Amino acid sequence: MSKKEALIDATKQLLWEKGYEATSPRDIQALSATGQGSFYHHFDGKKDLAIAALEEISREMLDIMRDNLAAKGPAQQRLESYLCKPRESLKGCRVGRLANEISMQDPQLGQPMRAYFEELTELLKHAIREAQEDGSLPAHLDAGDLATTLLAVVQGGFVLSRAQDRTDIHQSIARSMINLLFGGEAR
Amino acid sequence: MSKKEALIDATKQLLWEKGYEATSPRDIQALSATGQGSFYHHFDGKKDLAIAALEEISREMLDIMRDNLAAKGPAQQRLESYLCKPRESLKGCRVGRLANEISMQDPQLGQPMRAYFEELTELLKHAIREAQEDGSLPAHLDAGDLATTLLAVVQGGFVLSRAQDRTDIHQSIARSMINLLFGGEAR
DNA sequence: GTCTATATTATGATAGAC
DNA sequence: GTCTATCATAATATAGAC
Repeated sequence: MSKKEALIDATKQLLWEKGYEATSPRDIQALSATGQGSFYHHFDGKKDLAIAALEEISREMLDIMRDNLAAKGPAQQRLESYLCKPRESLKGCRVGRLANEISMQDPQLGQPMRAYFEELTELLKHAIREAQEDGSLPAHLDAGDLATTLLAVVQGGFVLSRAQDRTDIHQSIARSMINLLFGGEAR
Repeated sequence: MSKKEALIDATKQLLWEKGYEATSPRDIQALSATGQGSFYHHFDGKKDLAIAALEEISREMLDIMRDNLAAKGPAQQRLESYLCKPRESLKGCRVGRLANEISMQDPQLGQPMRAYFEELTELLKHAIREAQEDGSLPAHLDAGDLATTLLAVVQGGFVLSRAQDRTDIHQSIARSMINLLFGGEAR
């Protein structure tokens, strides 16, 4: 692995663990066994490297999500599996975790994050429409609103997991949402 | 206003605007027109001051939430008003915004945050139970799970608002959840 | 209680050798 | 491309005068 890749990998890891502000160039160099030279040879600085790392993170996550949400099989099942997907709740979402530090502050850094959530919204919206077409979801629900809501409920799950130091939050949420969407008893 | 109060007020503001990591003692001193002396006379350091500020923030927010969620009137209306409450979406939740920086890293700092979300969950749970008793919500829904879900959807709304730089997220979510909970057409 | 001056360490980046 | 040495600035905290 080249030093450049090592730098990006270390940054991906540290952005997840500590966030953007709390990650210093020195942290990254230490974790990647790299000197100052490599850092500033390959990247303009911390922000530039963070952008490269965030773009890779976003791509990796979207690949996983596409595999699930745009797969074959019943749309209801894909949506349920999105809600029930195993998550490292206490570590936070690799992308959403950075929303408060990054997005507004710097448009360049924010771009990969906006792109990630936009595409994920579209994936969810399509699955929701399919579920509405095959009758597993009521047709009167607005697919865009619901896609945003599913995204939000998972992102909020990460926030609450960390805020309360609990590992059962995403499970509660998944149960609740599946119940509301696909009916529990009286539906 | 005493210098001590001025320091806490400035910290409350900066924690909201910039978060914990990005707020320095000097920022706080500048905003509160205060010298080093007052800062370290009244508080042990940045963390100590942040705890005091976060406790006040939590208290203020809970007072507002109690006024709404434990008020008189139909439970359904109170729950809908929780979802539709005007929010400064782009600024983030004053408490939840700090979940990724603070909670796990330091148990002392995390305590006011845990307390906030625990009490808010209880308030929501009670309102949900009332709604189930008066028949406006189905009885088979788990009140605890649903309370967590309502909290999550709002917290996630803040995350998405900032991540995508959009102001319409909370509205989408509120429409969607009210539809799911209290029925749109075919219920 | 409040101020200014100072100390210490970390941050983010540059310079120049190899 | 990679390394070590160095730098300017900011973060966090202390000391001591008033």
